[in-house]
Amino acid sequence: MEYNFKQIEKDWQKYWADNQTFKAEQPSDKPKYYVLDMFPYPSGAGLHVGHPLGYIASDIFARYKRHKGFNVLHPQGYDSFGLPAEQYAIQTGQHPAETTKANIATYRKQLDQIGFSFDWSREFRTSDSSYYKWTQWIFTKLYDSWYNKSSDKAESISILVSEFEKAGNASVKAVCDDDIEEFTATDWSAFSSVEKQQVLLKYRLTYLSDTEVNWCPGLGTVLANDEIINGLSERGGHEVVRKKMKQWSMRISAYADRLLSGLDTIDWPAPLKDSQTNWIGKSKGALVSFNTEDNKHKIEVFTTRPDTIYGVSFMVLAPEHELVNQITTAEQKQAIEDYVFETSKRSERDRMADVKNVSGCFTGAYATNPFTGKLIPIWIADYVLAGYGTGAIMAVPSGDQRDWDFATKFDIEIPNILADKDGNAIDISEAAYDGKDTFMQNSDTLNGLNYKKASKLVLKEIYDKKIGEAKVNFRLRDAVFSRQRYWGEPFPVYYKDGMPQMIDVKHLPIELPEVDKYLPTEDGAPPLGNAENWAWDTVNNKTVSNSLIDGETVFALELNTMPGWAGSSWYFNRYMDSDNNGEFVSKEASDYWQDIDLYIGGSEHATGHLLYARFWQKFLFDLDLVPKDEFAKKLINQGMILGTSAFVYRIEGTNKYVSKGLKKDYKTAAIHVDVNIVNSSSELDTEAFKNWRADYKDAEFVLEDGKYIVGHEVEKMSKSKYNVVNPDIICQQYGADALRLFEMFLGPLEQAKPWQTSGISGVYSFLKKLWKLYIVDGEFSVSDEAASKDEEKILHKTIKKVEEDISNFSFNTSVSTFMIAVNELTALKCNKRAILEPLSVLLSPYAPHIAEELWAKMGNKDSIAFTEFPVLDESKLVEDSKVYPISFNGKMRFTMELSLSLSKDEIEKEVMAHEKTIAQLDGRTPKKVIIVPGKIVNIVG
RNA sequence: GCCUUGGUGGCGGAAUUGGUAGACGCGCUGGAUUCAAAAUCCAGUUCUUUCGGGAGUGAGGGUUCGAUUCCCUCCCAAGGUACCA
Repeated sequence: MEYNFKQIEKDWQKYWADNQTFKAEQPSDKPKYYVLDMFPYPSGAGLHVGHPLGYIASDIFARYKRHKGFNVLHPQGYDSFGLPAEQYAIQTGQHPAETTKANIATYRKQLDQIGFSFDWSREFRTSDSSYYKWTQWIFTKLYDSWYNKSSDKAESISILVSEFEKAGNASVKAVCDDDIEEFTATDWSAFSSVEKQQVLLKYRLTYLSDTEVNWCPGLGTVLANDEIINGLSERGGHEVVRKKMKQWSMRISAYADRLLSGLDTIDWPAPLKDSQTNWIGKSKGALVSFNTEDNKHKIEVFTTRPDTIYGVSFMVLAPEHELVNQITTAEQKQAIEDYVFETSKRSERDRMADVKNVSGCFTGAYATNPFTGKLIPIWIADYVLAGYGTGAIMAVPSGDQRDWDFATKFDIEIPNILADKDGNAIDISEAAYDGKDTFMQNSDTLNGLNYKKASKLVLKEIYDKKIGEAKVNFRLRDAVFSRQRYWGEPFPVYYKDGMPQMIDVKHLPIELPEVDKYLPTEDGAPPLGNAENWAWDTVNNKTVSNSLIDGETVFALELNTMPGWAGSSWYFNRYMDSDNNGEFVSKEASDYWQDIDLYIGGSEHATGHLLYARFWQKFLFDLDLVPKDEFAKKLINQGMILGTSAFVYRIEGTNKYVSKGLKKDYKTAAIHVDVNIVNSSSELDTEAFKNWRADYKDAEFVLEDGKYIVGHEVEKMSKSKYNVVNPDIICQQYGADALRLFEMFLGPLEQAKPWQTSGISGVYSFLKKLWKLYIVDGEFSVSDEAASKDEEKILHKTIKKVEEDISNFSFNTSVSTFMIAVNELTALKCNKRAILEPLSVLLSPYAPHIAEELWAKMGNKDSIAFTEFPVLDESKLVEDSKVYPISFNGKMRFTMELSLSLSKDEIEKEVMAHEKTIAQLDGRTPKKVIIVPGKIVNIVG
C-alpha cells in the first residue's frame, strides 16, 4: 500500500474529465463565483514551473469556493494571436495556425497533468473565427459610437448625426479630434457624403488618422508604447523610429477620467493602481496664450504652475511645433533648420541616452508676457515634446530645473519670484526650487500669497484677460490599433471613395485570408497585401478576388490587422457564454455572472491589457451590453518564480574549468551551465558537462576535494540561462500534488521567489506521511472511534488557520499548517474518521488527487469536490494562557490571554494558576480580576 | 530623479488590535535501522559565551512596562516610470 501518486493522479484526472466535475452550472440558483487566470499565449517553449503558480493559486480558491457552496466559473482559454507564431512562420513557412495548434496541444497536456479544476467546456482561442467574429463586432460598435461629455458616456453616432442636422456642432460637447471647425445645421446638410464621413471620423471612438507611430523596421510593424523598452522593441530588441502612418486609433482618452476614478472601486494591488494612475497622468493646470511681439501669432502653452507666470523669462517650442517656421526670423532661419534636422535625425534612444545634455536654438522672435508686459525670447528645444500639452511651454527657470538648466546654459535671465513665509527670497543661484511651500514675490498682485491662493487668483485673472482657462491635461494618448502583421484579427472594414466602411455583423466574421508569405509586400504594404482574395463584394457580402475590385460594388479590404490586446480586452465576458453564436454574450449569462470576482495574473500587464480591458468594459457598459463597468473586482499579481542558474568558471584563454572554491586564484569567466547536470549539493556531473555541448568535449577541470562545485545566482527563468525547470519532470518524480503544494510553499503568492527543486522533498514526505496515517499493519484502515480532545484540537486549529489563510491568499502558511497537523496526528497514531474526513476536505483544494483518493477509500461515494468545507468549532481550541504586565492609568496591571472557550470559573482557576508568575513579575499578588470582552483578562495588582 | 514594494538564521520563509522572534520546510550535524546504500525514524541546529549569561529582525533615534510590528531620519535591494511643463 504505497503512495502511488502516478496511478492516483491519472485515475482522478480521468474521473474529473469523464464526469465533467468542474463544469459550471448554468442556469443555477446558487450564488456565483468567477475565478479567472490571465489566459496564456501558447509559446513554443511550453510551460516551466513558474507558469502554473498563478493557476494553482486560483485553482485552490476555486475549489475552496465550491466547498463553500458557490457555483464557480473557472475557465481557461488561449490568447493565440501574436508575434512569435508569425515570426516562426516567416522563418519556416509553417502557417501560424499550425504552430499555434501544436503549442496549445502541449500546453493542454501540461496543464492537465497538474490537475486543475478548469471548466474546459468553455474553452476558446482568440484566433478562432467564432471568437474574433465578436472582436470585430465590438470594433464596429466602437466605430458607431462617440463620446458625449455632457452625459459622460459613449453614445450612438446616429444621435450625433441628428444633433448636427438640428443645430450643427456648436453645442455638442464631445471628446474628439482637436482640429474640428464649427459648422451649422445648414453647413452640415450642404456637406457631401464624403465630407460628412470625414467629420464623423473625428468623433468616432475608433478612427483613422495620420499618426506618428513607433515603427520598428526590424519587425516590419508598428509598436505600442508599452511594447518598447528603452527605445528598443520588447520582442527582439530591434531599433524603433518615429514615422507617420494612416492608422486606426482607439479614443481611450475619452475614458481617461473614468479609468482613473474607477480605480477607487476595485480591489487591485496598490503598485498596479499607481502605475495606471501614472500612465493616465492627470495634471491640473491652465492653458495660457502668449502673443508674439508683432501680435501676428498666439502661442498657447499648458502649465501646472500658472502662479509662477511672473517668473517667465522665455518660451520654448518643440522642434516639431507648427509655428516654428512662421515666427523664425531670417537671421535665425538657417540655425533653426539645422537644429530641427538634427533632432529629427536622433532616434528616441539617442534622445533618452543624453537627457543631461541641454540643447536648443533661438528663433529670433519674441513674445509678450501678458502679466509683466516684458518681451521674452522664443526658443526651440528637444526637451519640449510635441505630443504632450500644446507642444510649447512658458519657461520659469526659478521654479523648474530643466528651465533653470536651459537658462543657465544660454545665459537667460532668471527672475526670482519665490520667497519663504517671512518674505525672504529663496536661494536659486545653484538650482531651481520646485517645492510648493513658497510664497510669491516680484509678482505684483500675487505677492505674499501661497501656492494655492496665488494659483486661484492668477487663474481668475487669466480668465478675465481672456488669454486662457483652467485645463486638465492627460498623459494618456489614444491607442494605435493597427498592426502591419498577418497573425491577428482582420478589420471588418473595406474602403469606398477612400473612406472606411464597416461590414455588418450579419456577414461577420471576416476570416483571415491565406497568403503565400507572411512578410510585408514589396511596396511596403502589410502582409495581407499578399492575399489574393481580399476584396469585399457588397452585393453578395463575401470576400472575393482582388481582381474584381471595381470601386462600384467590390472594394479593397483593410490590410492591417488588430493588435494583440484586441482579443484579450473582452474575453472574460465570453467565458460566461462561450458557445453563443448569436451574441457576444447573452443578457441572461452576463446578468448572472456579472464580473470576475478574482483575477490572477502577472503585473507586466499593468499598463497594457489591464488598461485596455477596463476601457472596453466601460464602453460596453455605456452601450448597456454588460452589467458592470469594471470587469474584475479583485486582482492579484502572482510573483515570478525565478530560476537558480548554475555557473562554471572557465580560466581565461583555456578550456579548463575551476571549481568555485578555488576560482579566486585564477582569472575566470563565469559561464551558464544547465541546472539539470548539477546535483542538489552543487556538484557538477563533469561527464555530462563534456557531453552537453561540443565545445566542452575536451574540457578539463580543477577540482576541490575531488568535486567540481558550481556557483549559483538567482535570475529570471529562461532557456538561454539553462535554468528552466520543467513541471513535467516534477510531476513524474513527485506528482502533481507535491508540485502544487511546493509551489504554494515557496513563499507569498505576490512575491518573486527562487525555485530550488531540492526543497520539494519536504512536501513530498508530507504526502507520504499523510498516506501512512491510514495504513495500519499494511492495510488501509480508518477507525470509527470518537476523537480525543487533543485530536479535535489539532483538527480545529487546522480548520481555523487554513480558512484564514485562504481568505488572505496566504497559501504558503497553510501548507505548513497541514504538515504540523500530520506530524501531530502521526505522533498520536490517529486514524480516526472523525478527524481524517474533515482533514481531507481541508486539504483537497491544495492536493486534490490524494484527497479524492483517500475520501473515496474512506467509503464516500460522491466526489470530495462538492463536499461542504468543515466548520470551525472554537470551543475545541484550548490554548495556553499567557500573562503580560501592562500599565494603565498609571497603575500596574496585568493582561492575560485566555482561551475563549473557558467559563468564568475556569478563568478564575487559570488566573490563580498564574499567581506565582504575576508575583514574580511585579512582586505583588492580584487582588481583583476584571474580565473584558474578547480574550483579555485584566488583573488589577 | 519620481512612484511602489521589500530588508528577519547557511537558504525559502513564519510571527498584526504591540506580548515567549526564528513556526514549517530545505540544508547541515549526531544517532537508530541496514552487509551497504536509498528510504524511514529520533535528537540538535540565530550568534556568542568563562555555561551564570549576553547580543540579536538593514542602520540610527523616538513612543511604550514591552517594538520584527507604530513614528521620524538614513542606507540598501527589486519592480515600475520618466525631458509630461
